[in-house]
Amino acid sequence: MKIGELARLAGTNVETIRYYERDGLLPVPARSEGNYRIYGETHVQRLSFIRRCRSLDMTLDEIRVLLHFKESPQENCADVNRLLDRHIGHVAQRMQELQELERQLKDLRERCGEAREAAHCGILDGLSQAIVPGGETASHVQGTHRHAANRSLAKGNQGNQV
Amino acid sequence: MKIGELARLAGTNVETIRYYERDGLLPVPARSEGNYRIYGETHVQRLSFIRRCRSLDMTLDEIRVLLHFKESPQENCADVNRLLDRHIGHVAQRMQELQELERQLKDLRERCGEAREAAHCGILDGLSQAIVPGGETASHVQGTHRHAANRSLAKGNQGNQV
DNA sequence: TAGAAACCCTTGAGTGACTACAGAGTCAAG
DNA sequence: CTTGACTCTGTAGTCACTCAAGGGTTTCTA
Repeated sequence: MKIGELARLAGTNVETIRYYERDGLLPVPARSEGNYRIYGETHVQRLSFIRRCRSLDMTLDEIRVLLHFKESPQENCADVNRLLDRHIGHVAQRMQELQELERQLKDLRERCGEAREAAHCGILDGLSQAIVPGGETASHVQGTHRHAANRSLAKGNQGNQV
Repeated sequence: MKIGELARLAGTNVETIRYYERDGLLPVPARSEGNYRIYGETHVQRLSFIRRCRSLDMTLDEIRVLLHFKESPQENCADVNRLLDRHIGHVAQRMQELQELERQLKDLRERCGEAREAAHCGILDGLSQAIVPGGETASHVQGTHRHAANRSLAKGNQGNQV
């Protein structure tokens, strides 16, 4: 199959597949006479695996570790467990941060019930003083904003779910 | 004052200040004879405001809107309210996603209680099948991983808190 | 007063995980 | 034979910074 079909099957888009190839996550495929990439069932498997991991918010480096273990089935999988435990820890930590954030934002929002002149806006006032209380920690856990880049992930999920 | 002192006062680092200047968030400051940037109290205020907003995970574009209202105190602040409401929505949405994520990761983790051969690892098995159930949405809300870039934010917070 | 240390300058590249585009080639259907 | 859908490579852009090289300036200390 060509790249477009692989993309459809795995619920990714085409550029992402080429990106993974460049990045070494997908093996370099054979080419047709017309220089098109030709994929087989193993590629579908591997790409779907990657996408499933990505939908669990793992980094490509984390996924690389998992792929390594898939390829070396005789090795001990303790590292897989460790990786997942760490990842669960990151998610939990980020959730705590977001809870604190939500609290602060709602506090702030209550300072200005309805529209008035900006000069008397409680929100701007609040932001102009040092309100933020809790000391953040954070090492590996990201922010609140996701740009268009990640939208294909959502599409990807729908693609190969039951 | 010079850039280093401003950085200390606002709890940022020097590169970030120059970055904000390039990006138009901070006005171009005067220069000393030796070509050093010279800042005053207004710069401290403005930079602290920006950092406070960033510690609430707002984007620079969102902050630009807020700065505009700070500078036009006679305008109606309804947009400030709207911006904050939207932002609160994003945070709430991301928290829901992370909760779902945590559930899935813990499910997965239970599939492999202790270390064994990767060939029989329940986690790798799980990731190889289509487990992920919920359809993600997400438009503007980011992932679980934060890299070194954001660590200075935490430092920033400590800088100007009570 | 010399020299070292601390600070500052600009420029350019790097981060993660992609997306988007330009400009060209290939292929199947009508 | 042409249209349109698909594919190719390569490059640049996203976000909010960080880091490093290679230089200049200022301040502290001996």
